[in-house]
Amino acid sequence: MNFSEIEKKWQDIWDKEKVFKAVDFSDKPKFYGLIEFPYPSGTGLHIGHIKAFSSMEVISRAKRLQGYNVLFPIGWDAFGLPTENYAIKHNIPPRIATDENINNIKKQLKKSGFSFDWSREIDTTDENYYKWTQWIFCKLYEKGLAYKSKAFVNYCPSCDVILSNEESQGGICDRCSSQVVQKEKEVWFLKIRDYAERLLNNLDKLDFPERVKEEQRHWIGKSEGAEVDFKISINGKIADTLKIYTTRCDTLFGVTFMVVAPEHPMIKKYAKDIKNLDKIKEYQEQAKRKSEFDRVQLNKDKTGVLINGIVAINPITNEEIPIFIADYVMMGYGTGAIMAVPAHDTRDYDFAKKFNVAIKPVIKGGDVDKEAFTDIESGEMINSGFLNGLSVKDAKEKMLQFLTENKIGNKKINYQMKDWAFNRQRYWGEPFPIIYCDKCGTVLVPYEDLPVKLPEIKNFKPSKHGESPLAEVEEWVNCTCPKCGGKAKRETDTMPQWAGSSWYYLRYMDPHNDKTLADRDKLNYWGPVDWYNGGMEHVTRHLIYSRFWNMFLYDIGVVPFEEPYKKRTTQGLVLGEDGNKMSKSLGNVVDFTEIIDSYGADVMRMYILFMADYESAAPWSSKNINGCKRFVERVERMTSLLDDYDGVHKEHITMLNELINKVSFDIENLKFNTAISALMTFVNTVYQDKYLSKTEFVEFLTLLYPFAPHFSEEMNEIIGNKTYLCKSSWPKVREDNSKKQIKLPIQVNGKLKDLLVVEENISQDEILKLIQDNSKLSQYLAGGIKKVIYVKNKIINLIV
RNA sequence: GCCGAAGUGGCGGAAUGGUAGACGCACAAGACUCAAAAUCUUGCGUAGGCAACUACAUGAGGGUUCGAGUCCCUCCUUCGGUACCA
Repeated sequence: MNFSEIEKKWQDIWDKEKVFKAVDFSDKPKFYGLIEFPYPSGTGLHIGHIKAFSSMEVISRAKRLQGYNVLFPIGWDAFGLPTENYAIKHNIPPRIATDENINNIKKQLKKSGFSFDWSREIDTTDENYYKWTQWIFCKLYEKGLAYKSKAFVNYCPSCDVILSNEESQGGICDRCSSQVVQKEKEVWFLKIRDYAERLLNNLDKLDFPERVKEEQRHWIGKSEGAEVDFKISINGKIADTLKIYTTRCDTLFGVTFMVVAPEHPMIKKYAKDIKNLDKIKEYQEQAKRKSEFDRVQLNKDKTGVLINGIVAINPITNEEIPIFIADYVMMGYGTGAIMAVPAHDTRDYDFAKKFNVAIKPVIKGGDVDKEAFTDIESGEMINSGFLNGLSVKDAKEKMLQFLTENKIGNKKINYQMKDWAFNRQRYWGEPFPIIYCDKCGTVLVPYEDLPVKLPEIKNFKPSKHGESPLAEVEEWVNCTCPKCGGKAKRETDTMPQWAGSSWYYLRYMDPHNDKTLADRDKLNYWGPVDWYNGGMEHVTRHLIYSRFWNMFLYDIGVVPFEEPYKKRTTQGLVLGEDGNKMSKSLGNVVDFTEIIDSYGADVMRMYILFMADYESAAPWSSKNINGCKRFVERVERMTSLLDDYDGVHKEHITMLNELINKVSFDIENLKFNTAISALMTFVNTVYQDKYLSKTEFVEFLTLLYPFAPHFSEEMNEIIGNKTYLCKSSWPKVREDNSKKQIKLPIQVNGKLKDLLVVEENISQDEILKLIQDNSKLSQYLAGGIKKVIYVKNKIINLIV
């Protein structure tokens, strides 16, 4: 069989018959399966994409035969740095590069035989698409969820671009791996923090794997504690209050010093009262130069400077305590100031040891000469006035009550999740629908003027100082204010990579609408996404961002469901043949187009799913793929075993039923590897039996169809069927009256002794009689039976 | 450090607490062939035995159970994620 020929043939037939077209408002039950749409990068897709898309591909193919109206769409996440970097490298305008890359990838996907509904293809860089991305931004701005603020941002000197926290994890630029530094800049933020609690709480309702939920919970990082006001005193006079955040208000009696972040505003405010200002300023400069990465790396060695001239007063004990400035306290979390309890916090302990500050234990149990005692489960309060004798838990409660009653502090919940830094100083992104007018200030572009089109320009390379190249396009930047008609300028930054992908699953439900981002009735029919499969790497960024946007659109009445994705699964990586992550530098990258050329798309798809459990990482093997190739060829030769029997051979009913159940269940549970192995077992058995009816063969082919669709269709045609498999229906199990023989394991004292072939559902007495009559087994009964454990059709265990 | 996942033949990997190693790869033998490839058949955890069989085996050590790869406890290793988060 010529694979490339028949694969092309069936792809054309499916195309012509429009079998993958999702029908709006059909009476059939709907199924919306989603995969993460790819970046149209210059190198095309890699084998990991094929695996990532194959789960929903198989499920969609099966669901269609099972009577569902399936929406399985595809599109392009085309804005952003990868595309732009490619364009710069090859000196092609990003628009043209994007179109070329999309065409290339489209070919790859079609050649692989994916059953996407191409009529719903979307492109985030299409102005009819980003019009609505801008529209959503306008809504966010109107509701006060988008704001511009001066902030320290992660800046990559090499890319000359400001990065989000997620793109600069570990202080390393996501794109070019160079060191990120801190830079102050006016940037756009989205108030995702306002949604933290809902994003967290809704997780309980969602069908996501536990590890995905855990990662999201961790990322949101909720912590419950208290804010406490400490007075600060200058020259013996109370000057101000210094607010701190703590989760350990039970240890207030143990506070022996305070620490503020280097960027803390109190330094500027009381500069004239600080006697060692030079030293402090020097330290601040030092801290600014350090990237966040350095600050983390140097965690073993605490640095800091005592602030001379200002002291704090412990609100509980009224003791005067010193204040330090140190970079182990971050301005971005809590209030940027902490109360330090060296006896019960390892960081404070290290600092106190180095700077010779008093360490005062307030919980019984540890030895503070050696280390901080941080166990909060055991131990009771000491040296703590009215808390003495209480457990940590009770002390926390009582202190919180005391703080509230005396107006010294209050309960406070903090989140580690920061507001979303929502812009880039790059060309290839959605322009902001924002205009700056000297008279009117920041003005939204009116809705009827959307989209704000990205101008075609020659110099799209990033300009210096982290500005967008758009800033140099005067005829675009200069505009009139929509409010007063006066001269005004456009925002020249563009939206980040994650903008377009935060709502694309909505557009698929109504991709060509020019009145609204998607018709509400259609959203109601198709939404939410029933099953979303993607990579672990998108669990904390894309997945949370899009949950946030969906929640917002739900709140303003645009979308009829609060959560976008009912169910989420993830695929494991395809590793290189050497067991390492595929990378160009290791030279272990598998080119799947070569695989298609030598094995065909069907064998490639099947092997990717057969090689391991779908959700775990597994190495590619150029040897093992032959197993799938041989399997397909074995199926092809099965035609010689076909007989003229009409229907299903009685003695094949059980086998076929088991196969139908197994394959159906396994597909639904992402157990593709065992589904394929069951299909192989079936074939092996038929080769033993040496006969098979046509009905049986067609049902087998139908079960094989989701994995090897072209081949199955071809075989079905070869044996004379006129109906295409893509239009047929999933096999159903038949009533099975045969008396089944099973092999029952016989254990004596928990050790397997023999297997007896017995009829299904045999009683315990009958089986004991069989053992009695069995010359080999009866010897074990000589000493009498103490106990019998019989699990019907599973096992019998005799205790003698 | 913390959170999560995992550790099973020569290899990729199967096993709702109930026959450990399904299925596949590799390997070996036989059939077919002048021969090779392909294909078909058979074998294939380790040790002992001609064999029937026996013993031992799922990272290590304990425990629960009639029965543990699976559940519990204590470790070790690997891989992901995350972190001076107060």
